[in-house]
Amino acid sequence: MTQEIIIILKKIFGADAPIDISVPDEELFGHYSTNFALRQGKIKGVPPLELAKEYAARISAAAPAGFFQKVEAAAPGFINFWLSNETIQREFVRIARDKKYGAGDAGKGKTVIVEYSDPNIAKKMHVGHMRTTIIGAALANILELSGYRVVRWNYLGDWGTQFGKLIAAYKMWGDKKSVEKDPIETLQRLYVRFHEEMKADPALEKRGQEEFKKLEDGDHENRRLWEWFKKESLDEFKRIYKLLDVDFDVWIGEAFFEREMKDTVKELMDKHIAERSEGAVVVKLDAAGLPPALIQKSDGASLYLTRDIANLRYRLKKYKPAKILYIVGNEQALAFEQLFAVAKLLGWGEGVELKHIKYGLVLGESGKKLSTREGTAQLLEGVIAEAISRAGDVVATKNTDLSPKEKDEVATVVALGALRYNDLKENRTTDIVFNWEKMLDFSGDSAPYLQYTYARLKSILRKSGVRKSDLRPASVDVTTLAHMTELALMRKLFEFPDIVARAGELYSTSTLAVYLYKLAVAANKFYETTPILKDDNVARRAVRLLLVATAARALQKGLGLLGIKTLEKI
RNA sequence: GCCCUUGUAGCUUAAUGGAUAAAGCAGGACUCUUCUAAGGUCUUGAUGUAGGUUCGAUUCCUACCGGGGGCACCA
Repeated sequence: MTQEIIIILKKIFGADAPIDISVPDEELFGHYSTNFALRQGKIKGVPPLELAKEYAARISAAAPAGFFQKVEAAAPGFINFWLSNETIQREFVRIARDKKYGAGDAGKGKTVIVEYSDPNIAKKMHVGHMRTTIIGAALANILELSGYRVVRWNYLGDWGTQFGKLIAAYKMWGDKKSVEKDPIETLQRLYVRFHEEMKADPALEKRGQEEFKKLEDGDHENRRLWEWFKKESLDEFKRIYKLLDVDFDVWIGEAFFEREMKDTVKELMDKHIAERSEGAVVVKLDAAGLPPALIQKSDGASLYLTRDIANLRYRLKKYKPAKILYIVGNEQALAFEQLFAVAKLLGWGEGVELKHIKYGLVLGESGKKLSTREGTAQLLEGVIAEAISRAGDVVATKNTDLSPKEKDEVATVVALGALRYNDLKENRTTDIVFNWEKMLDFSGDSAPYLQYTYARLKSILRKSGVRKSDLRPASVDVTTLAHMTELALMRKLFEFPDIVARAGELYSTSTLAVYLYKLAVAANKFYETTPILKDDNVARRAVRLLLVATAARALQKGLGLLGIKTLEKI
């Protein structure tokens, strides 16, 4: 709808006129509004309010007959638009019919690689991993609906010194049986023990580095252990991803680029981008205002950044992406600045948008960073289990009509939805302090509220006995559109495609989540104020049923983008 | 010290440089013979400090104060 208004205005003020349309919170300021006159007034040196009045009159005269109900100028120089009932009806019919409702074409013909989740092999996933996984999955969905070809990439932490330490620890204290019994738990315990003992015996650190160097040099024993640890870990991760309903197109981790390490370093040396320093190889980034980036250790072993450089080359060549998004915590901001600076020195990926989508950390209840080593991190599996258990308690008191099996399903869907929404509705960059009460709040601005709204709408449709195919837009009759809440809900539905587009542009899940909440509020107000099944005006009842169906569809689609499921009954 | 990030109501958070700063929770008062009360209605209450840019600043810039994270052989 904003596009239609922009087209009308450009016809009047010229194709190049810089016109933005916003949707005011209050209907007092119009259904739509523009600050065009405010800006033009400044350029032309004319009082903006006078200009706004003149423009409003011109728009009223030139707009298609009956499109606007009224166009008004308002201080200090806004032009506010109210749509006519006919226009609202026409647009509502269009949306109700639109099979691609919500879709955009911003990414048409473009590929975007979204890297997210990135767990470390042999370590339990904790609540910190939930942010990257959930945010990444949602952004990938949003960009896909915006027309992009999306490559979902899980860049596993399956290489590096940590594996040297793990192998060293296993050789000293490990045994096959306990690893097979509970792989990650056992491996992680070995890793933690290694760090504990390292405090007393600093020589252990060197031992770990040596084992990694051996691994990197192709030692058979170490290679075998590494492959085994990786397989066991992946099996466990996939179980959690299934629970979270998250999937990936590419599972290539750091180890994949292991063979390219030497060539990568050589290329950087040959091009005089990298140099030797204290026995190691570094890239000096003074020109970019960054500290030097280490790409090879003095023992010749590679580093995280080296693998990321090789990975970038691989991605650019194989996918020719328009963008690569790295959904990684804010704590790694420097590493990405360095990676992008090195890419620039190499002249790679010109015109490709490389973006670190940073997010705030999940802090412990103490307000400090979580640590696997220190054992302060809440494990992801435990959090999910607890959430489902608490949701189960609530379901038992709320809805007694459900069968035990349905109750379990509701508890799972509600719990996972609450965890997701709690994260996605907020600004990405803010740190989150882990808090059970907040995370599992099932009332107010929460996923269960949205899911509940959806279930109520679907319940009406079920009870109406009307089949989906009977909900024909042709039955809409403008003269019946009397109720404020009804019109407000229709206009709210108009925003959905614009919101999806903006969420994609800003990489902002909260833009979408906040919209969905407002949509649900509008739907609930409509529900409370407007009888539908009891309405004996047949035409009006048909319109309202179609509105219920369309609102439900928008909620389901929007929540689906965020990875939140809906149920017919809750 | 430098870099990233953050500071809005008692608490947790919204707000492409716009109009009267928007919600949830908690507190108080109502509301189930209309379709699911996980709902709806009413109500108390806020932009860290000091400057600057602007017709207009929660938003941009500078300084300061406070929180979190990072800064060469970890990822």
